[in-house]
Order: sequence, then structure tokens, then C-alpha cells
Amino acid sequence: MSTHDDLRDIALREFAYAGYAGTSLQRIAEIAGLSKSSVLYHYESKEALLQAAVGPALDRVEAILDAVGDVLDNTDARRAFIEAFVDILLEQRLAVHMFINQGQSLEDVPVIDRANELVVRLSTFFATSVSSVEDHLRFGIALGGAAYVLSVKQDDPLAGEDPETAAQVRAALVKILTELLAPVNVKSQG
Amino acid sequence: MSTHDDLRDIALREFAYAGYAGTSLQRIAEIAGLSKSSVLYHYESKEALLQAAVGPALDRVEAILDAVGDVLDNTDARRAFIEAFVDILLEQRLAVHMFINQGQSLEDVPVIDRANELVVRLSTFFATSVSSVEDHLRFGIALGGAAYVLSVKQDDPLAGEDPETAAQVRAALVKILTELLAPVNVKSQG
DNA sequence: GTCTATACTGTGATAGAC
DNA sequence: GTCTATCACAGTATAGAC
Repeated sequence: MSTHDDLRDIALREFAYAGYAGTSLQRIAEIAGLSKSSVLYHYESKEALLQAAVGPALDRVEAILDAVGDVLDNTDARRAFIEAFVDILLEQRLAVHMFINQGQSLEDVPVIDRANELVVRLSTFFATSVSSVEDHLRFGIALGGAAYVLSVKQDDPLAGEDPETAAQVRAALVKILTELLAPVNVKSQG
Repeated sequence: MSTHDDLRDIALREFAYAGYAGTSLQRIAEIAGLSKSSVLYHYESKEALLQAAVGPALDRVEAILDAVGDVLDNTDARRAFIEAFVDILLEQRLAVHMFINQGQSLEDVPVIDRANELVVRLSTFFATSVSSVEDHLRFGIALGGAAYVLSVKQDDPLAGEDPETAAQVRAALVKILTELLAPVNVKSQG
């Protein structure tokens, strides 16, 4: 792994757990065994480092939003969406943690604007797909809850890297989300 | 409302939406129409301001944890817990937002240590009450999801202050959480 | 590719005038 | 109770040596 990639990974971990504002370039440099200035050689600014760290996760979310089309009006589409969403959560845990923990508190950072646009897109999608307060809450609890559960600290048993547990977690998540969204009455789109 | 209380409320709002590290005393002072030094007259430090802002919410959580006892082994206890939890979420939305968004990212701040102890207590409580990965996830999604849903930005329709909607939201939350936790098989305590 | 040195800004905090 | 002035410090960022 190159120094460039190392720095990106370290930054993501620190931004996620200590916060973007709470993480100094100094600290990232120390962990990488470099000087602060060296970090700024590899990335021209702290913002650039953030963008490199979370960009891939945003690409993934954008992709499933593009794929899902306009509406979740049949069981197959819904299941595909849930599975794709769960997979992103599992594969991009640090980025998920980062956005759950501070996505709404970071403004005027371009990459965060992009993230917020995706959230708005997702949220609008729900709002137009659903007619009751309860159904709206079901969507929010399902997606937000799944993301939250996976964003808890690493000392949680669910955070284990063991593949068998991971498969169990994935299956259970898909099951719970499917169950939670089953009663949702999706409006037919005009 | 006294200046003292004003500052506490402003601080909570800013800490929640812009982040603790991202909020300067300067900004709090500007919103309050005071100088930075005046803020530090009312509260001896930024940490003291944070403690004043989120302390009441922590008291509430601690109270229901004390009240719930060791186990949720019957329907009544479970329902009472769910309702108490939902009420806290609704009454302490800014503090909830604050912890959802950055609770895990703030370390070495006494009041955050206290909050994390409460989270650990809650988490341990679940872990010992539950035997399967799926049940563990149900607890996490239910409580985390409910908290997350209420922590979204104010432009969300669910954030409306209208009492009728609030009652609907409360009822729907209790319903969804009850349903979500219904299949959970609670171990009998030794 | 990494470093030192440095500049500049903004931060939390203190002391003291009014 | 609020202000100005000032401090020490940490933050991001730049320039230039090696």
C-alpha cells in the first residue's frame, strides 16, 4: 500500500472516530509516521483528504440510487434495494460511521454537500413514495437504524471481522429491514 | 429567560448542528449578542457549557435505565421502556441529535464519558438480555433507528412542532418499536 | 518524497477597566 | 454583567532545502 493510500485510510479512520474538526493534520501525520508538511504534500488540503476518504462510499450510494429508478412498487425491487443498501453499509463501515456521526454537522465542504444531496435524494424518494407518517418512520428507522447499528464502536460484538458472523449479520439485517418495510404502502407513481 | 439559560440553549443548538469542535465560543457569543468574554463569565469554559447543555438529557436516560431494572421479561415492562425511551427522544431532540451525530467522536470530555457510560450500560443490558445476532440487531435498529429518525434536520416534515403530528409520530414510533422488539426472545436472568 | 522553517489565522482562556 | 486587551497555543497552509 502506498503512502498516499495509507494517509487516506488513516484519515478516514480518524475522521470517523475523532471527528473531522476534531482531527488535526498533525495527528494524521503522527500515526503515519510523517511530518505534518508531508501530509500536505500528498493532499493539498485537509478537505482534499476528506474527499479522498469518503468519495468511494458516495459513489456506491449514488449507484444504487440510480439503479433503483423512481419507485419501489414491487417486492423484487424492494428486496434488491435492501440488499444493495445493506451491502454498502457493511463494506463502507467507516464512511457510514462518519456520515452518521457528523454528516449533518459539516457544512461548506464540497464533498459533504455531495453527500447531503444524496441524502436529500433518498429522503425525497421516500417522501414521495409514502403517504403516512408511520410509513415514513418505517423507512427512516429501517435505513437509519441499520446504518446506526453498524456505526457503533469496534468493541461491539457485531463489529467482528469473522466472516461467519458477517454473513449472519447481513442475513439478519436483510430480514429485519424486509419485515420492517413490508407493510409500507407505496404510492403508484404519476 | 436569563442570559445564562439563553447561552445554554444556543450552545446546545450549535453543538448539535455544527458540532462541538466546530462551534467556537465566538460564534455562540455572536448569536447571543455578547462578547466572547461574556460567555466565559457565565460559564467558566467551553466544556462547562457543553455539560450544562446536555446534562438534563443524560439525567433522563439514567432515570429510565434505573427504572427498567435488570430485564425486560414481560410485555408491560417492555412497553413502559419503549414509551419512556420515545418520550425522551421527542423531548430532548437537540441533545439526541448531538449524541447521534458526535457522541462517539468526543473523548476526554467528562460529560461525554458519562454519556458513553450510559450507552455501554444500555448496550450491555441488551447483550445480556438477548442471545441471537438477530435479536441484538433488532434492539440496535429499534433504538438507534428511532433516535436517528428524530435527529434529522429540521426541514424534515417529521420535525414539525405541530402537536397533532407530534402525537402521531409518538404513537407510530411506539407501534413500530413494539412490533420490532416483539419477536425478541429475552433470556431469563440468573 | 520528505523534511525544516515559517506565516497566518482562529481558538480557548485570563486580567482588568467600566 | 459586559467589555477590551492580551495571551499562549494549535490549526492549516506555504516556501524552500535536502
